[in-house]
Amino acid sequence: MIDSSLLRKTPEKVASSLRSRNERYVSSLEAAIKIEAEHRTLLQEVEALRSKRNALSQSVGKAKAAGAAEEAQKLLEEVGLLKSTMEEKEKSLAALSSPLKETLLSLPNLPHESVPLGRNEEDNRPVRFGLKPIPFDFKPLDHQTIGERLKILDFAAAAKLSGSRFSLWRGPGARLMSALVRWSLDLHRSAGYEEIWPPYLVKPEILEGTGQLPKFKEDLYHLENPGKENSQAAGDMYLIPTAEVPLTNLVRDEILPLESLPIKMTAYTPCFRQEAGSYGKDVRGLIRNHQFDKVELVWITRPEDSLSALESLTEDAERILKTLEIPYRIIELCTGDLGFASRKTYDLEVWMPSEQKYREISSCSDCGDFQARRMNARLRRTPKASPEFVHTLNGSGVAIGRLFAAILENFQEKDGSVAIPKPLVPYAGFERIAVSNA
RNA sequence: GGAGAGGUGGCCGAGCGGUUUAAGGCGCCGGUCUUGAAAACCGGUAGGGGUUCACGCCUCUCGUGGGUUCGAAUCCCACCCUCUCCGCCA
Repeated sequence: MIDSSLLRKTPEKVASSLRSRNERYVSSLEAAIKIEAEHRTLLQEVEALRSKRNALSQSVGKAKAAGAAEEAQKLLEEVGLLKSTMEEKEKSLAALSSPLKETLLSLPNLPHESVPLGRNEEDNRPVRFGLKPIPFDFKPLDHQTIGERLKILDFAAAAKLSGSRFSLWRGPGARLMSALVRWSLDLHRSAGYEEIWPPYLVKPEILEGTGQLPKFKEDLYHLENPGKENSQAAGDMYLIPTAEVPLTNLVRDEILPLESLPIKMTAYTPCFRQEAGSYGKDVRGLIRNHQFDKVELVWITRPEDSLSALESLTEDAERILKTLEIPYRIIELCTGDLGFASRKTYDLEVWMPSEQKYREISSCSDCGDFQARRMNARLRRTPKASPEFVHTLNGSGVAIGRLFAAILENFQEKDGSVAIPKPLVPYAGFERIAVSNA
């Protein structure tokens, strides 16, 4: 959520910042500014009335205690006159507060000033390259073909169980998956991350905290609580689309002492996404599934530290690819391609030999105080200081299914086998997947 | 899922319709005293929002949301959570 005082103080600045993402946000911004002003005026009127009512009511009590029945009666009549205007004003105030909240929640984060301007992904620019792609002396196959030939990937079985855009691993494939997860977590743990094993179903307000709700509901798997007929019952749950959601929300409603920061957390979770609006895109293989596996990195920092933390977090994600010796590059997203909650993002892209192009495998974002404001996550610098919002960051470290695909493609050999990268061998328990041992 | 008990400030705990816009204690912060510390004593100690150059003032928050009332921590309704026992279960 954007700081609503910015809407009042520097509306032009907010407008131009939002415009750098997309023109269409400007009208929501104008609506927000208008509603906020009306809301504030009304709030002042209501509070003045409440103040008067409270004072009179208190006098009623005092008069009664003093035995001045006549006086009390007079005060009662006086305060009674306030009632109808108050109810009316309070009603209008209440009618404004939910549209105000909705509008504020629907505005994306403001890009950081260092983010390059651009309209869409075509304007993203590489910031650095890791290992360069090594040319093959044969025509490299795609990961789906390799995996199915080795009988370690079984998309037909996944489709039988769950339909399209699901995956199933068998034998050494399944073992390699769990090895990737365990190895990644260990690597991050040695970089100072606390490992977390969180729930995969969360309450609606948790998704509002990180920014998936209310705007991106159609991308989430939603479980309505069937047992509760009463509409007041908040039994609905959502499957997490990323571990960013439970990890970041761990500091929800907390006031953290300064010395507890930065908090660095990592978790493996499956991720669930409806992928609404991506029909026809990446339909084959592991690239875009409804359920996929990911190791996530989350930082909670002091406001002044988040930009350098983003560099650090990105390096932590990068270490996965570097250590496995997989070709990759890092790009910085332009303003027009930034995610909703992010103010600055680096994407890690791995080289996919079969496509002769780079594919996103991690996205590392500094969300500034945007999520903290929604979650009410704060820090206190000194015992007497007032709380301030923390900054939150998240990044994949990395997407495990895509990493699996990248390993198959980059380490495939002419005979159809795949060599397991050295660091993974102790975790996987084998050095190579070939047709014979598959 | 069933039965019972309970949710009050950082923590413990009183309050059960009006000098309580939450007593008392602990903790924490500051001060007096002390060579220093402890003890004792004095004072201060929540968050959000509005307003103000500022001091401050106003308002909301006693699990959450509604309701009754001039006035609700206190009464009514619904829900959530925690604990104990039973059932089921990895």
